[in-house]
Formats: sequence, structure tokens, C-alpha cells
Amino acid sequence: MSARATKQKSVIREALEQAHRPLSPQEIYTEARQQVPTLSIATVYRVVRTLLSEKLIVPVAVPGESDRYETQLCAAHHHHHFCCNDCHRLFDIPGCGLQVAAQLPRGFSLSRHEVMLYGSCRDCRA
Amino acid sequence: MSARATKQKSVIREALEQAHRPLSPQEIYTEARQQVPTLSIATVYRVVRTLLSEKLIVPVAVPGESDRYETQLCAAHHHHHFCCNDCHRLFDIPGCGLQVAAQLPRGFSLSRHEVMLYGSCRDCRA
DNA sequence: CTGCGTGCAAATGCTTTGCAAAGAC
DNA sequence: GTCTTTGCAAAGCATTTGCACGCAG
Repeated sequence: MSARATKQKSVIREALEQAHRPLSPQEIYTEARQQVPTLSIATVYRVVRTLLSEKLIVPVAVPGESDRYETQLCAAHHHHHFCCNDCHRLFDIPGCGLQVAAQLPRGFSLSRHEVMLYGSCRDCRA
Repeated sequence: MSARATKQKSVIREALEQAHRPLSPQEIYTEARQQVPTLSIATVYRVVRTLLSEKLIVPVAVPGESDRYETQLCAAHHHHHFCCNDCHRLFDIPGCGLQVAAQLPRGFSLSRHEVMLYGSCRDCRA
């Protein structure tokens, strides 16, 4: 069995921990490459997949775009996301204004939920 | 200028209107093909893109899967979605338990939001 | 040393596009 | 008849995988 500590893996995890928003594989790649210039995009995908299966990160989907990922630690402080219609960046939004349990149809059981807000971010709101 | 009424286009729209949940391109293809067996998947993608730009349908994203689409009419009855962790189908959930406006950071403006619930559907909840 | 993890390049698989033929008006 | 839409096959792209080498333990 395995789990060797490599520079690539730690740099990728740091990138995810320090960005205060979910990152796409390309964003992770660009960021982590500054620390390990030989890093390949394939490794980013592989490490992301490992982290996902270890439940250390959580995927966030946006229509028409690559999935983003954020640390589970980050996700533990329950919050949601804002997606800018213009620059397409994601932002963290603290807290949660959702009350849903009551509306779930009979026979369904809930494990988690995700809220995505769409609009213009402070930079793009011309 | 254009917008010709073709059998393909109407069958695709019907499939979207009659499914009471968002459909993926493959689901649309499978469904619409029952009416027009010669239908090609390329046409599904083309019609979907047209409908999107006409704002007649709305995209719904799920991590790791193809986007789904639902009619704007359907989306007008404000509601949200449930994604089954097992069968990966989407279901419509009536209503909305969200109160968010107050939590939006300064400088951000909101245009719409999407709530995705995850769990087990009635069929998969063994 | 041993064998997991990485980089590279090839392979996938979903989505898009070019083009000639079919169909709408 | 004219011009849009379609089907098919090829092209694009993001993501995954095979393989040989490098590095962690």
C-alpha cells in the first residue's frame, strides 16, 4: 500500500487550501506550477482524483465549464458559491440561508446540498 | 434570416417539455429518437445550443457529468433539483427555501440562483 | 533496493464543425 | 429555387491512461 509524500501532491494541496475559492484543474495547474515548474497537468488530474476519493476535496459544478474543487475543511465551514456571469470566477459566500428538509418528497433522503448564486462580481459590475 | 420549423427541433423541445426533470444531451437523444429515428446526436447539441441562446432552456450542472437542460417555462415555476448519488438522475423539487440577498458581499449583484440537493432517490434508497 | 508517483505522449470520450444532401418556405 | 438544417464523419478539447524512469521510504 501507498500514499507517498511528494512535492507535487503537497503543492497541489497548498494551492487548494490557500485559494479562498474553488479552483479548476487549469487554475490548480497554473498555481502549483509556480512551485514545481515540471508539474504536468496529468498529475493534477490524478492528484485531484485521489483527493476526491479520500474526501479531502469536494467538486463544484458550473454549467458549461470544468468542475472546480475546494478543500473539505473549507467546505466544513458551511457556505456557498457565487459565479460571476462575466469573468466566470467563483467566490465563496459565507453562511447558508436554506431551509429545505420539509420540501423533500417522500422516500427521498438528503445527504448534502449546494447553492450557486449567479450575478456580477465587484470587479465586473461595471 | 431563419428559424425554420423542423421535425427534429420540435421533437427535441417536446422531450424537454414533457420530461419533468432536466435532461442530458444523451437523454434528449434517446427520447427524441423514438419519434425521429434518423436524428443525430450532433443535431441534439446544435438545437440545444440554439435554445440556450434563445433563453428557451436553462442549463443545470452536476459535478462530473454532462450538463442537463430544462425549459425556461419549467424554470419559471421557481424550484430546485435533487441529484441521486446512486442513479445520477435529477428530480425537480418544488419551491425554494432560500434567503440569501442579505449575505451577498458589497459590490456583488445577484441575477439568479440554483440549489442542488444530493442524496438517495425513492428508487435507490434500498 | 522496491515499487509508487510522475512526465510524456497516446488514447478516450464528449462536443463541435465542415460539407454535401435534404427539407422548409 | 433559395437558403437553412440535417446527418455523417472528421476535428477539437478536456480528461484519462500506458509506460519507462525517478524518487520516497
